[in-house]
Amino acid sequence: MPRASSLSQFTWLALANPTRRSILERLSHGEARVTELARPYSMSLNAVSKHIRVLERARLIRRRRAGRDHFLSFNPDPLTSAAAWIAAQRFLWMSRLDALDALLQAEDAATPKSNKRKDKSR
Amino acid sequence: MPRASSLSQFTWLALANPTRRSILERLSHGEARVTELARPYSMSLNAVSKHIRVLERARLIRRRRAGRDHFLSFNPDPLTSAAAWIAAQRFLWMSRLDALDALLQAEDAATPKSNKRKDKSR
DNA sequence: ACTATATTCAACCTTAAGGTTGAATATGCC
DNA sequence: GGCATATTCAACCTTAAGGTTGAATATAGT
Repeated sequence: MPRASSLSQFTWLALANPTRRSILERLSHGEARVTELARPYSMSLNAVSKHIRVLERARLIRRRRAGRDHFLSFNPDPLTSAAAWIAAQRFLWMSRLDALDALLQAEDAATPKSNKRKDKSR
Repeated sequence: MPRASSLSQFTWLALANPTRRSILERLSHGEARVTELARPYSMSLNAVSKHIRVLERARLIRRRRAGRDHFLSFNPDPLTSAAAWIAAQRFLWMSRLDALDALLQAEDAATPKSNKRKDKSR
């Protein structure tokens, strides 16, 4: 039973929710307090506080306490592995297509002359 | 109430599950039938069938019917917008850091002269 | 000390996610 | 036709996700 990219599990989970992605978008412009973050949404402050905890667990945001205010800031590091995963899958798919292409080209090259040598140019 | 990247909603949801990511990894090497896909996992065939439907809804995989066999193939297109979102957030964060850096540098340049004029360059 | 503000904690509710099992459907093979 | 194989459909169960409300905690301001 294979397990995929186990460490960044929390990252994908955190990114699955539109509100949380929206929060990250906000924070990518600079840090903000919890109340500030919550203001644009129609949900309760507590709900946003929960979203923040999920993002924190995924280490996508960091918290700096200054008195009663908690300042949240964006940490893009975990996004790196997510982006890498995506890039890898796209690469694998493309290279598989290229291999197929090369195979077909080789067969095309082999048939016209009825000359059955292998294609050495690639 | 802002809504983030609403169209690719299904993409993020589909990617949130490790089994589904694992299925995508398998399919990035080439197409496979449902039973083949399900074999490595300890869960039931039906469970995998459900995961496949989720991936299909996100248009991350395509289905080609050949008799009783259904061949699934990877479609990397939706990954593009996900990757773009990640890239955008990282870019915004970096450029914000750069702006901050420039600001500090400007202040450094202003102070040594003990010249207390207001910073008009912002 | 008192009151207002910022944030979390705890208990609860509703719904959807992920899984199971058993039956239905469609195709392939003899 | 009859039987095996490939896949989905439908009904159900369990748990976690996302939300609410009300109280607790901590700090700020006067």
